[in-house]
Amino acid sequence: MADEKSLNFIEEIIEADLAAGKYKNIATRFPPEPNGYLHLGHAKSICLNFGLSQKYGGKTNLRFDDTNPVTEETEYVENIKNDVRWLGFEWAEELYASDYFTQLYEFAAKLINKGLAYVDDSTSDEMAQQKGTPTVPGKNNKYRDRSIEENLKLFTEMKEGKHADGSKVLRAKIDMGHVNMLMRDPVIYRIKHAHHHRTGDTWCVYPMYDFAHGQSDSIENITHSICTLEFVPHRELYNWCIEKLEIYPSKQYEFARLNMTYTMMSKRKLLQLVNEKLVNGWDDPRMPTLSGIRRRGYTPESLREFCDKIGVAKRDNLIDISLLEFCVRDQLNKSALRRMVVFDPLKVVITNYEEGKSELMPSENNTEAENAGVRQMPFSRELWIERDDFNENPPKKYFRLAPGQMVRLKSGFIIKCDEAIKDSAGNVTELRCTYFPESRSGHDTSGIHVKGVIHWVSAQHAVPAEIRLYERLFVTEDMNAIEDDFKNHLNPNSLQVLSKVYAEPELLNAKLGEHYQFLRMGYFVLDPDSSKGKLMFNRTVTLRDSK
RNA sequence: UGUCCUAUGGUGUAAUGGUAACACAGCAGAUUUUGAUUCUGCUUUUCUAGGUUCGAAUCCUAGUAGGACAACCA
Repeated sequence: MADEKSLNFIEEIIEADLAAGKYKNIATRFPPEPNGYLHLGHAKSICLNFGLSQKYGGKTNLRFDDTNPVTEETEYVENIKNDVRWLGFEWAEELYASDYFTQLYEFAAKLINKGLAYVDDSTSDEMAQQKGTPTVPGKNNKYRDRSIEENLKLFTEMKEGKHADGSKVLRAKIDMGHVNMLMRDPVIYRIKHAHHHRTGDTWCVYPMYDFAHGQSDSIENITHSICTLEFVPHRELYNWCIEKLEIYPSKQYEFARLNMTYTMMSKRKLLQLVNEKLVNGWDDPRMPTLSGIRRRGYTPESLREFCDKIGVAKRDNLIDISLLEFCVRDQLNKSALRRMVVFDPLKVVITNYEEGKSELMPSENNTEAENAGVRQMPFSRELWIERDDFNENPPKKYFRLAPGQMVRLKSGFIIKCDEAIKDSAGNVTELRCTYFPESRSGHDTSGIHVKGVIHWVSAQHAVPAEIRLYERLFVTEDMNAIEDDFKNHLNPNSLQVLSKVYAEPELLNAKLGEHYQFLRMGYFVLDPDSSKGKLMFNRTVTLRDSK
């Protein structure tokens, strides 16, 4: 029963809280801003927040942090919900910071009434000027001394649309000399005459993050509000607001966000890739977005396993992308259906096999999974094999086909290469081989032992398909460390399209969402753009290659 | 020349004052009708200097290094 796995620092806090009787149940939230698509970094946060409430009993809300109407859209909301569900989690309540706009407005008025907020007419430049620097304290300005009555009047006018964007803001009155820059009278409300994706034109003043997030947590009685390290300095302000507003004391905890080698996780830059058409949309299989990675063929199980393996801590990290690949291979190895597809075809003619004859060879769908069964592969005199599986001048440890050398056709027969036919340019165009009838797979009485086993497809039964081979989007290991334009680091070979490969006919029945291992080539999924007449497969990940 | 956070193999994460471990990666070898999988073995670790202690990765002090903070973004 005892879980031997050690706890991460947040679990330790929760267990201590629970042991102290501080809470009966915990409540967390996943708070995306609907201004982009979810990526792997969000997956870490989702698994953490939802995982915690599952483990300790409690709930997790999905709350959209939609306080900035100019960047946020409903399209993003729908995709975010879809991604969270795909990852395997269901939220207790679907909520929006905008649900609380009225309450937040009243909170602001309460602060004014307590003499803890004021309307400032300064321009943003002036405010920046007055704010000082991390080593130089800021200065009070004349607006700071406005009376409560005047502040109330002006704030009401702001709400009523009597003032232009940028002409006034509401600021918390804290301490312009505070060591924490965020405590130097932070802006808590600004004027934006903008259409909001949910509240429409009801509001023209919108709360800032620091005056919405903690309050939303509090309204929802969130016990553990978990965010990333860059919010550490915000915690002081988070607590200040809760204290002065005298509302439910949610607590904020910070963990280090996920960074991965050869991957860029910035939403802003991902948006740029999409807008500048450097990728084919948010769900391009090269993107680290959940929708991209899903289209690539990654499974939610493997992502959850990955998030579990990377752990949760407070130090900056750079996770090797090979760990992600390991997780998906590990899962797909157990579940993916095996199929044979020849990418770079070379014709093989079996000279001692009867012309016009064909027979069905059973082949296992997956030896790693019980009851996966077999499918039938037609075998005939003319086959396609991988051009790479023949070598005219084989090196020492080459186990495949070479003049005079034998190889096993997986689930078929052992063949021997008698002759390589070449065109006038000297390119090998065809192999003449003989087969050993008594070497039939599963009934081999030939006594011949070969080390090499290759995949193949019967030429007359082969089905054409398109294959998309993906590699990492960037060539630079640590994309956070670069100083120049990130576009200089794009991998020019991140997508390679093989427009005509030969697939075994069983693949005519390929279904969306079903995962395949193309023997010796990697894991693949059908692309949603596929049609009956045109099969298209995306490579999820290669097989491990120790050749 | 401020405040805060962090520091354990190549990369991550454990060890909660008592033998530094696990995973990935890498390197060997065995098995294999996928050069996959599986199995076995190996390489490589506590930032530095003091202090507390019988005993320190762990506690204290100082230093060093990395990161965060000066948006009407979140």
